[in-house]
Amino acid sequence: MPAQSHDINAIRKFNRFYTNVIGLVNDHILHSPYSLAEVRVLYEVKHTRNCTARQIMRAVTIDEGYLSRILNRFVQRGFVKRTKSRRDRREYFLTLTKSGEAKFARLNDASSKSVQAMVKHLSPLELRQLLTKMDGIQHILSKERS
Amino acid sequence: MPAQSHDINAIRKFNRFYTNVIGLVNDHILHSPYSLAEVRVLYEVKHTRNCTARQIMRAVTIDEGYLSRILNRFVQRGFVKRTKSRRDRREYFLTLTKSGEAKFARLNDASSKSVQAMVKHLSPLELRQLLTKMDGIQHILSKERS
DNA sequence: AATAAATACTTGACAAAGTCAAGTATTTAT
DNA sequence: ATAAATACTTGACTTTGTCAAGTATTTATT
Repeated sequence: MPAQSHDINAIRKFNRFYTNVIGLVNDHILHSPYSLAEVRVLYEVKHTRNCTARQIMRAVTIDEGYLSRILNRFVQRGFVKRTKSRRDRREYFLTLTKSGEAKFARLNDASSKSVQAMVKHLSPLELRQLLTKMDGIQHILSKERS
Repeated sequence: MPAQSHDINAIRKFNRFYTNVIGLVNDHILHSPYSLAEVRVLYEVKHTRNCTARQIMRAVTIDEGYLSRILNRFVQRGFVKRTKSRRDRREYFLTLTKSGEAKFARLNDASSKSVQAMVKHLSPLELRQLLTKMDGIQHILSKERS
């Protein structure tokens, strides 16, 4: 169903708008000692069961070698622990150490604060509407492959 | 009005989701010989009246020196023309040359195609709903400073 | 079982992207 | 007239990201 160019333009306008929103929200990370990629990796390690480098690559689009080095740094700094898989000894399971958890928690709080700031002026109704619309967009765009 | 943490989490989830959407849509640019920053600069030169480097910096968050070099490259490749302002001889007005316009048009078409692909499977109703929700989000988040 | 192909990850060499601070020219404020 | 601010440039640098080759191990093929 080919959308009219004016619809496409509206979507592109939203994309530009939301790119800026995300930029503002991510600003605290840019001013932190970690890159966006690093934070996303930490997030995946935290939230993925039996996390391996492969799994992270599936979730985040990132170069294999680059990821390897990011993980090395995290291991060196003591945030992430690698344990060789028994089933397949090419791969490692990745977990957060205690201090990795703490580091993640701090980054996470900062991110939440940042999002909090973005909606703090909204009325309860507006907030509810915002959430509904976000949910709707995810719903519509998720069944992309039909 | 402090939002509940579960609302904040829902927004963050949407942010992650839409970061990926934007990533997919921008993929063609990543595989083009231009960087995202360069394309945004070209966009600003195209759409800003009496465009100067300063104006671009206002629209796009970008380092002054980096921008200067991007503009230099565009001038060298003949996409952008600098004309010294009479009113203030420190600044230059930036315009697209004929070939800059052509280059921009091609990048622009590719971006549209990319967005087109993202919604091509949607029914007319879904598309209409998507646009309404996008518009609503912009509306809600735009009156941020109240 | 032996060989080939595929997979998970690492490493070296490099290129691109982005940052920082100092410098030039010009304009505006004191 | 002098100082401060503004617009832009440049050099030196760091970070970020990419590419391709390499190692170890597992899976598929004959």
